[in-house]
Amino acid sequence: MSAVEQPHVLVVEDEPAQREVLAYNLEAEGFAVSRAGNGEEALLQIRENPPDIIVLDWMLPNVSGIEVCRQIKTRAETRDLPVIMLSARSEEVDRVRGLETGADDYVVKPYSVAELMARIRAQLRRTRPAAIGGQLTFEDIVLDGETHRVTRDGKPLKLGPTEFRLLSTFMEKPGRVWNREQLLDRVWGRDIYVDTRTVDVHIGRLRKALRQHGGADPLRTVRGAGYALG
Amino acid sequence: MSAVEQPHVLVVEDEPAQREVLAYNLEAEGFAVSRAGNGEEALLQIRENPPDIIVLDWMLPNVSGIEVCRQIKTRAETRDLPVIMLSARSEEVDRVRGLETGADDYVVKPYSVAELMARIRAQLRRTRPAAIGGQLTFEDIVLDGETHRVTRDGKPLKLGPTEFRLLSTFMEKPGRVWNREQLLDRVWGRDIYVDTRTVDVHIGRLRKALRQHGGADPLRTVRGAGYALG
DNA sequence: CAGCAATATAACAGTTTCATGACATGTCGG
DNA sequence: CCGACATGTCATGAAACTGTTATATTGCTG
Repeated sequence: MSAVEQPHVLVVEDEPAQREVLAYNLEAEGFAVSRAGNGEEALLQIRENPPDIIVLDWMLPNVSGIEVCRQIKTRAETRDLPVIMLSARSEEVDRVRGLETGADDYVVKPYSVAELMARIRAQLRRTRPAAIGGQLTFEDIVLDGETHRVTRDGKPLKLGPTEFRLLSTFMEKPGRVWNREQLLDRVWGRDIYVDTRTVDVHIGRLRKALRQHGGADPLRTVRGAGYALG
Repeated sequence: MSAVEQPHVLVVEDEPAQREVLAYNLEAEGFAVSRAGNGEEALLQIRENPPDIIVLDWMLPNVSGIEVCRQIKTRAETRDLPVIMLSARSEEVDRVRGLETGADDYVVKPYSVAELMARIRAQLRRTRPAAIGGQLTFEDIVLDGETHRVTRDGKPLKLGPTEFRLLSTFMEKPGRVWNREQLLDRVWGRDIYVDTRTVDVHIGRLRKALRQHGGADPLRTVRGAGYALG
């Protein structure tokens, strides 16, 4: 991670298990993480030690996430603080949208870690561009997280959303072997039921996409273990 | 067939809620988790299906955590099993007593999951580096658990899943002699019936793979006992 | 050195794992 | 409502891997 200084994320989530999983993932990505288990705590922390971005669960005891968000966006000194809302169901997203709380982005549970990460980066890119490297590079492949574009040897590649997330996962740690479970968690999202063999199919599609202008297959199949880039 | 890929953690905690939160978090991190609600169950599981590490609550009904730990550390065959003790008390006296029973680390409740995770990794890094994606080195052989790559004298070696696991086992304790039963347990997994002679065959295959670019055979046959690396 | 037991190796057949194309379903914008 | 695109599952065939057996070799004992 090429952060000059670690971006600081505040995670507001009342369910300890989910909070910790999220915090752990963020820490693993090189973020500095603070935690809050409820709205009051969140508002207090924002005043005492303002983060660079907030990931806010919609459902919170007492002061709801919506209310927290509203307060953040009302105060002049915190108005620029990016807020990403987490919501449990897709129907609720519409309600949240309707309420116009001013959140900068919404992520629906179950979300893929990769997706949330990408959105956090997208927000930070807006406010702290220096802290985030917008592009990932591996050999002649360049992936731009902001524009969602991938090029190989300068030529643009056409790939679907799933293939894009797959590739970004691989490109974050070139060489690392991911097993199918890990890829499902990361690319598809936790708590989603899909056959693990489906991963194979998408790997195949990604391979095809990467070869569309010629060039060798950069993906490596590790029999009995999973897949890796390079 | 059970993938012996993920490190296996045994959680011993009598309070179901706490046990599940912990197990959930561990599973989210990619560990394979077994659970035990009391000391007897824990000891039984350790015998039947030994984990790579144990997270052990101090306070347990009947057989206390201390006693479980003492028994683990008394037996020769489980002495190397890392134990992390969880305790509600924070007095120094307890810490000392906990470590006296032979626990490898000690975490005081309430603990942060991230911290516990870090300590688990630290223990595994010590005892089973390859299991958490570390690198192992022996002479000119390098095995990387993260990329699943093995090189000798810089040149990549091609080996199948079983040979890979076999080699990581040897490389975790260079010089140690493993008999065929132990190798079967560790590389093939319990509850799998294969002829012990099969080990010989795979040792042969591993030897061939290690010699594929020339170089001496680093494996040592100990007649009547088993095999060792170096 | 002969005889014996343990180990090494080669060959083989069965099984598992993976790659790929086809297809039904679902989604989204027009 | 249609059509293009995306997605998950399945069927099939190929390739890699595995366990066993049979046979050769080795090392030890006396």
